Amino acid sequence: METTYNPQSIEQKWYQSWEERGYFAPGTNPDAANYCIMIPPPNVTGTLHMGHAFQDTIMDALIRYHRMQGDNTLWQAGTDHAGIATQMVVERQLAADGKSRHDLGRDAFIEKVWDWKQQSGGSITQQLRRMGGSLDWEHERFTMDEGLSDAVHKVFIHLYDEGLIYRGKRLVNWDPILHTALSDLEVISEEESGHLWHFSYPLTDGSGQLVVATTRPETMLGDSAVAVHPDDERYQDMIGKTITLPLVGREIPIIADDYVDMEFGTGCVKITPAHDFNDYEMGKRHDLPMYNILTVDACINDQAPEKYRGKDRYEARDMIVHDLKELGLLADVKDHKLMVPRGDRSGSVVEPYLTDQWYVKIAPLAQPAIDAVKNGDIKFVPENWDKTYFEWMNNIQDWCISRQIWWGHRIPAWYDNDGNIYVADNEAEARKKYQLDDSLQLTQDEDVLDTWFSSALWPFSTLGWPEKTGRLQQFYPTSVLVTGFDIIFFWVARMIMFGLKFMDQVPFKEIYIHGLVRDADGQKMSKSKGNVLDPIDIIDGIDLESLVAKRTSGLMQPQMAAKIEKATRKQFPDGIPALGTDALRFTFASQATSGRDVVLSPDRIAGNRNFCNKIWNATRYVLMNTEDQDTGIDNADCSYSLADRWIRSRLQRVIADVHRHFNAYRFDLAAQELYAFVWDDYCDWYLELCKPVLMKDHFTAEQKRGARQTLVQVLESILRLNHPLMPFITEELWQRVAPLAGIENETIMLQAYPEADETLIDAAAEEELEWLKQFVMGVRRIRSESDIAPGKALPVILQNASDDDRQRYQNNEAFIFSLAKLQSVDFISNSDNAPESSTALVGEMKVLIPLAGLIDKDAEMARLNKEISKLQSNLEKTSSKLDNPGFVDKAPEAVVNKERERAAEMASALSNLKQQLEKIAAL
RNA sequence: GGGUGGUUAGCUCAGCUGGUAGAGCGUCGCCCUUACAAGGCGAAUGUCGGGGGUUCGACUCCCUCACCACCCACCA
Repeated sequence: METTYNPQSIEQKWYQSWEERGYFAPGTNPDAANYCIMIPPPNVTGTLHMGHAFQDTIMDALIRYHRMQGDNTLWQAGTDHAGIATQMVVERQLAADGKSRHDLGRDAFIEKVWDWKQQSGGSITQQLRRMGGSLDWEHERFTMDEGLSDAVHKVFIHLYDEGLIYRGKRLVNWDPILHTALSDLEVISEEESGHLWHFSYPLTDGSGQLVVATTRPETMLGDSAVAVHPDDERYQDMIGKTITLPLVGREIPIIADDYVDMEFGTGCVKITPAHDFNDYEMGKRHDLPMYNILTVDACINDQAPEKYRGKDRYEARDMIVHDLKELGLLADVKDHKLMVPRGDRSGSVVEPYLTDQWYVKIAPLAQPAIDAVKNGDIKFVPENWDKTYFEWMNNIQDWCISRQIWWGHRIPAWYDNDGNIYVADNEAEARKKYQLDDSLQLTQDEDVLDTWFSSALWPFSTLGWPEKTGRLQQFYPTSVLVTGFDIIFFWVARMIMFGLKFMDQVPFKEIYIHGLVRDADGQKMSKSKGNVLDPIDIIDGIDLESLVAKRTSGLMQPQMAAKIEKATRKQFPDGIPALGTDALRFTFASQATSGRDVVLSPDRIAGNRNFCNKIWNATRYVLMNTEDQDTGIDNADCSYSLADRWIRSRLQRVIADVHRHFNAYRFDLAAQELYAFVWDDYCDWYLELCKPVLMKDHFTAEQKRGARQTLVQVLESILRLNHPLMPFITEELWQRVAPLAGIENETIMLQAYPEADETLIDAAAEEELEWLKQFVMGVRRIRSESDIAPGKALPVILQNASDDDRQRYQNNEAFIFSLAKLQSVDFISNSDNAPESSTALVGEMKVLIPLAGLIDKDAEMARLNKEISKLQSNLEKTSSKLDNPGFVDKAPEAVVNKERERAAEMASALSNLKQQLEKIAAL
C-alpha cells in the first residue's frame, strides 16, 4: 500500500466496478422494507454545481445507509428538459451565427435542441457518478421521453375534462424578450430607483383637474379611468364626472374604489386595466374597457396615438413625459424606489399583458395538499418549513401553465376555425372523442407546458405511471424528498398536489430541506461574482491559471474579470489541490446541520482529506500487524485486554449514535462522531495501546490474538460505518481488511450496516480506561510543561493508591509504561516521605515524578499555582451553590449529591496540591 | 408591510427535554517516537448580541430591543 492516501488512484475504478456489477439496482426482497428517493432532476444540459454536489451527497448517504441495511433501495435517476433554460442556450448558439429560432422553424429548431441534449446531456450524469452517487442508471428517465410525455398528456386531459384546467384571457406576466408568459414564481421583483411622475388630468367639463401619480407614464395611453377613495372628501363632487385623457383624447370616468389609499400621493390613481394587476382587478369590478397598448416586444402598438406607435416602452415613456410637460400637465417628478419585476431567465422587465393562456385551477388541488402536511402524512425536516409551505398554499393563485416557447410538451389541445377547443392525446383521438367530422379542420395549440408541469409528476411518472408497473407498486409513495427551500413552491407543493390527485397518496413521507452552499466568506456562489467552485475541481484539483480562466470566461459583465482574477489569485495562490470525492462528501455531511446554509472552505475539505489519510494509515498499520498472522478469527482462544474491551464497548455506543443521527437527518453529528471515534479513540488511544501487546514478548499468544482480532474487527466496522459518507476509500480499504476479519464478499456496498451489540458495552472497562487516560495524561502534562524531552523515560512514584488503583495499575502496567514512557514505578504509602516531585492527581492517587535533575522548581510552582487557582474558583462556585438553601431544598437530590461529590473531590485535590506547593516552595 | 432563520473561542459551526460551555480549522510550545509531519504530545482562548423576566439554577424557556440573512406582498 502507498504510504499516503491518493484519492485519484481509487475513486474512478471503484465506481466503474460498482456500476458494471449492477449494485445500484434496487433489491426485490419481498420481506425487506422499500426505500426510495427521487433525484430532483437536474437540467439535462446543465453541469454539476456545489448545490447539486451537496444535495447528492445527502441523498447518496441515505441511499447507501438504507441499502446496507438490506432495504430494497432505489435512487431514481433522471434529468429535466428545463424548457426555457435549455431553449435559451440553443437560441444563444443560433444567435452566434446570426440566426433566430424563427429562421429555422419549429421542427428544425426542436431537432437542434435534441442534438444539443444528445451532445451535452451526459455531462451532468457523468459528474454525478464522480460524486459517487449510486443511482439506478438502468432506469434513468428524462421528462420528455415517451413514457413521461404520456403521463403529461394523461394528466392534462384528465384535469381538463374535470374542469381543473381551463383556457382564458387574463393578465399574465409577459417576458418581452422571450415572448412567453411566466408563472408568478418565475418573476423576481427587486427594488430599483425610479421616479414618481405627477400628471394633471383635466376634467372634461373644464371645471378643473385631477393630479395622478405614476411610476409608469407610458401606460397612461391605456388608461380607462381615474380612481379615488369613496370616502375622500376632496373628490366627492368629482366622482361620476369624466376627464379627457391628455395625448389620447379619450373621455374616461372618475370612479370610487376603496382600494385607493387616500394617504398616498394625491389620492388619485390612474387605472390601466390591461397593464397592471391591481388595475385589472379594479377594471373587472367596474366593468372598464381594457386597452392593450403594447406589442409582444413591449413596444407601443396601434391602439395608441400614431406618434408613439412602434416605440419601445421606455422611449415612449420619455416622449410622453416630454409631451405632457409641453402641455403644462407635468405637475411634479419625484425620486422613487419601486419594485421592478424581472423574468428569472431573461432578466428583462416583465409586463403585465393580456393574453390567452392555460391555467390550472389550483384551489381544489391545494386543499388536500395542505391537509397532508397538517395531518402529518408529510413531514418537513426541519419542521419549521411547514410554515412557509402553508403560507404559500393558503394564498395560492391559479397556475399559468402555457408557455409560448417550442421546447417542451406541446399542449394536447386542438382548435377548429371557430375557436372551439378539443383536448385529447392526439388529433385522431380528439376527433374520436368529440365525434368530429373528418372535414373539420383542426390545428394544434402552439404552446408548450411549463417545465414544472412534468416535474410535478416526477415521483410517479418515473416509476411507470400511468402503467401499473411493479416499480410503481413497490416504491410509491417514496421515502423522502431531499431538496432546497428555493423550489418548495415550484416543485414540492405541485408534486404533493398532483401525487394526491392521481395516486391518492402523498408522493413522499418526508421532505428534507437543506441549506444553500456558500463560499468561504459566506457569499452566495454565482458566476457573476466569480466565486463559484466546481465540485470536480475540488475532487481532481485545478491549477491557478485554469481556475482563473474558468472563472473569468463567459461573464455577463466582462468588466468584472479583472476583479475576479485578483480575488482568485489571492485566495488560491497555488490553485486547489486534488482533495478527492470522499473528503468533499464528508465535509458536506459534517456541515449539513439542520436547515443552515453551508459555508464551504477548501481548508475544511483539506482537513477531511487528512481524515481520509488517517484512516488510510491506520489501515496500513493494522494490515502490517495482522496480514499473515493469527487474528484468531476462527479461534475462540483469544484474551481481550482492557483496551480491547474498551474499544469494542465504545464502538457499540458509536454505532447506536450513528443510527440515531442518520434517522434524524443529522449528518453533521454522525460525521462528527465518526471522526472523533476514528481519530481520538481508535487511532490515538487504541492503536497506541495495542503496540506493547503486539511487540512485547511477555504477552501471550492469546493476548496478541485478542489484540489483532480487535484491531481488524473494529476497523472493519469503522469502514462500514463510514461507507455512506465516504464510499470510495472505505471500499478500497475494506477489500483488504474484510478477509482478515473473516468476511468474504465482493463489495462493502452490499454489506450489512453495523448494528450495536449491547452485550459488548462494558462500563467497567470504560471507567478503567478513563483512569488509565488520566494517569497517562497527567504524566504527559508534567513532561510537556516541565520541558522534559519526549523520549526520556521517567521514574514515577505512586502515593496514596487505593486497592482499586493498585489493581488497575497491575492490570495495565504495560500500557502505562508504554504510553507515559516510564522508567520505573514505585508505590509509597501516604505516611511515607515522598521526595520533592512534580505531581499529577488521578482521583485520590498522587502520581509523583521526582524533581532531581529533571524539573525546574519555578516552573513546577507556576504549574501548581495555575491548577490551584483553577480548582479554587471552581470549588467556590460549587460551594456557593451548596450554601444556597434554595438549591439544596429544591434541586433534585441526584443533582445535589453530584454537586457535593464534586465539591469533595475538588477540596481533596486542592489540599493535595497545596501541600505539594508548600513542599516545593520550601526547597 | 408580513413572515422565517440567525447572533456561542480568531474563523466555520455543534450544544437534545434548563444542572460545571464543545468540535474542526487556525494560533502557541516541544517532537521526524518503528501507521500517518496530510503526523504526535501538550497549551491558550469565550460577561454564549443587549436589556428585562420565570427559576434554587438560563447558552438552553418567556418578553423586548438591536443587527445580519432570506422568503412573501398589488401601494399608484
